[in-house]
Amino acid sequence: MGRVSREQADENRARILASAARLFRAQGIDGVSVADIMRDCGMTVGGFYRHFTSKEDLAAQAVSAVFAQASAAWDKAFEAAGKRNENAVAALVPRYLGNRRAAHRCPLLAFAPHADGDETAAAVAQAYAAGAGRLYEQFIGQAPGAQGDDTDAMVLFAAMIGYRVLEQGAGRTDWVRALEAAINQKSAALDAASTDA
Amino acid sequence: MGRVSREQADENRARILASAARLFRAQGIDGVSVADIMRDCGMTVGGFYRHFTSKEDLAAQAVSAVFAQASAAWDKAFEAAGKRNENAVAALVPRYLGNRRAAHRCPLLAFAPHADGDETAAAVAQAYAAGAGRLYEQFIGQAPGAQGDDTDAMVLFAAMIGYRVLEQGAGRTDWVRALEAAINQKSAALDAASTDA
DNA sequence: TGTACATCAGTGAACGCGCGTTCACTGATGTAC
DNA sequence: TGTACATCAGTGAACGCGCGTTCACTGATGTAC
Repeated sequence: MGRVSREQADENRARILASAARLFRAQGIDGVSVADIMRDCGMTVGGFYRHFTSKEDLAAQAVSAVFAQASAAWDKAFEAAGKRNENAVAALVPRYLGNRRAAHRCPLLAFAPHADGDETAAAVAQAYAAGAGRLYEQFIGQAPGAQGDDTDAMVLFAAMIGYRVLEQGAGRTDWVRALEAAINQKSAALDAASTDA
Repeated sequence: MGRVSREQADENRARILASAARLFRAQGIDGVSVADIMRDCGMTVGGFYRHFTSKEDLAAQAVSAVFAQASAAWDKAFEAAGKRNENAVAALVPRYLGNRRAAHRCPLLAFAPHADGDETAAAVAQAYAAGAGRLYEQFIGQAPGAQGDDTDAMVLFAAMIGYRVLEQGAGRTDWVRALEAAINQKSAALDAASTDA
């Protein structure tokens, strides 16, 4: 193959990161091997370590990238809701609950197992904490907040995530569907409360 | 070593299952090897397959066992709350949110990653779905249910689980603590609503 | 601008490791007479 | 009840596999003069 231009190398690095972000998001960090990622880029494993010091190094960067994507998507959804004079939170919740494509899996779910403390994945854990905090602030920042009380929105935020865990593990059975409806109903009620004020 | 009495063999099988349930709960199914479990029982790997056809077989039974433990613990907590004239749900929620011991990790969290559909772990997925449904019914069965509306309790159920995912991934930072307080507050409000009726 | 040489991105095979699983073996248990 | 033999729970080593990582090698790129 021979050496490749610096420009090309930088582009290849970006492609590896993009492939990793996509595959990790859909299948989890432990569900994708370094060889899988390189194959996805049309390359072979050997070159990987010219760009990243380890799989964990790549994982930490990929986690940050996916959180950034999710944050951007939320901002876009909030903005669109604003233009339609809808409450931002009430618009996001049903969208979030109904999103079942693995490629768009929420990073809060996809990376939670790997960010669990006892392993040595300190960089991944840090990226997770930062990304999760960012999403939380975005969400609460859009809450109607009648007299500074965001309790309803906070509970909804946690409920959204819990719902997806249950749906992922138990499938879309009757009670899971009922749960989805209940959370959607609460988010709509939040909207009503804010327009009352 | 030589052969062991049928009684002893049955007891050994139970010990393997108990060790697996304990270790899987704390560290996840993928975080514990068959050798780990057998070592935990003071035995060697070879004998494992006299009792279980595969690790997945054991995992499915262990998942059921842990869900059964959790269900029993919830029932006990509900009963105790009843004796103190407390609302059952309002009593359980703070306990659930505050429980940070890995050995008592909620099976809804511990096994959700492994129950994810696309793998071949059909038996584990089935055990998860059954156990999760049971916990849900128990929880909602204790809801105050003003005029048959369990929406608040349903949202709280999902929020509890979402909270633990976030705490596990992001650690107990400021906003995570605030989230815990918000969910506890809502569960107390549920109590108040029920005593009003 | 042209030439000689060092650099280093990517290749493809190999290494070491831990895993789930298998297997020949042992000898106490259970059974048939 | 006692004896002969088949059964099979548990041992400990081995197997095959996929993984993360390393390494000698190639040859186009970048650099020094």
